[in-house]
Amino acid sequence: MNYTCKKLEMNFSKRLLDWYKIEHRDLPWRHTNDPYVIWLSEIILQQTQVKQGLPYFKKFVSKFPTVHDLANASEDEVLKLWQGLGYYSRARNLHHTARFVSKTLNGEFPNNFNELKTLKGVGDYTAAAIASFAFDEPVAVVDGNVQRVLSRYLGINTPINSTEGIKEFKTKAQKLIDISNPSVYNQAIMEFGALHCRPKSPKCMFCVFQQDCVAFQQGLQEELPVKLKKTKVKKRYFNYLVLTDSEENTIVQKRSGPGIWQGLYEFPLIESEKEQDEPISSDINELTGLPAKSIEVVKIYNDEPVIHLLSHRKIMATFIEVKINGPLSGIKFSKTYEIHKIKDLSQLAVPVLIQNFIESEFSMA
DNA sequence: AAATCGGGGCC
DNA sequence: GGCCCAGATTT
Repeated sequence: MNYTCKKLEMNFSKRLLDWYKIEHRDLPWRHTNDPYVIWLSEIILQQTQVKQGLPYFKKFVSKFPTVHDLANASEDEVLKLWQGLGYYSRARNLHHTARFVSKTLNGEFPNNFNELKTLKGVGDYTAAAIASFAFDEPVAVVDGNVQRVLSRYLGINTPINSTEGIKEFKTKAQKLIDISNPSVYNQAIMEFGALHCRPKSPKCMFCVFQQDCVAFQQGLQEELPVKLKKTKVKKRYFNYLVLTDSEENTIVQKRSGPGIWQGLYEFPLIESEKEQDEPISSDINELTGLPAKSIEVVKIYNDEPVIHLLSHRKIMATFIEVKINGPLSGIKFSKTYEIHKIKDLSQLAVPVLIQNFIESEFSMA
């Protein structure tokens, strides 16, 4: 390493930390060294903006103050509290890891990057975050913010989501980290990416890095970082059967993997290749195991399909009311359905698509 | 290397 | 409509 390079690094860190001291947000997970709380915050914040994750963080810390509290909860409880945040494998892994740390490690989190990475749901980024924030290990975090800052500052146009780019940005990030204060440095570079060197209209006019930033000097800040296109969104058609009986019961099923919403509940589902006007009663019969005689009325709640957008799916959903003669309780179903009071559906963890339906149809006084 | 996995916010 | 977000895991 030559002298010029070293001087530049120190310059980078000093300017970054000076900016951070003035501009940083006051966020609750920055007031602790507890690896449990830091781990919890980092899982919640994966692919999630601070504004969206903050209320979930508060709920979880309040309900599960220690890793043992989280470990002693059921997976259904954890999923219910996670409901609406998305990427539900995070919640399942969170619960799994809590039990592992609580029972196998006696509540002691691993205290270094390599061992942290062995935990389920903890990858390179999260291991670096916990290791630096909780244990002052000088390992650089590399998230979307860091990649954006470095691609602009250093003028790197390697796609950030390519194999080569992922490796390159890790190397550059590790070279720039301030090993005398890895915790604050890591917080600072992410905060700088989130607030100042933001994706759209970065605040280059007031930037402490104007002199050194390759992107700014060449007017490329809007072109960087480069990212490979994502895969096309596919359509899926979900037809939900909302059974109602004489006792205000209905039946639901827990989704099992692989696929979306694993572990969450939904109504009996008929998925079709295309839009389907009306499911045939034989479908209903087959799905529920109920004799055709006991099905009284079939009606569609929504005229037009409800469109539910995911990052990689476009779901067109219809909800079909199926009135059953007599009580559902006591009927033996062909699949593993659970009977619940309609008013108790709010106790279950469900996808936002289902939650919206329940609220619009069943929550009226 | 590419696909999967959510939902909200912003333009 | 497209892109982004304190990414990890599976195929």
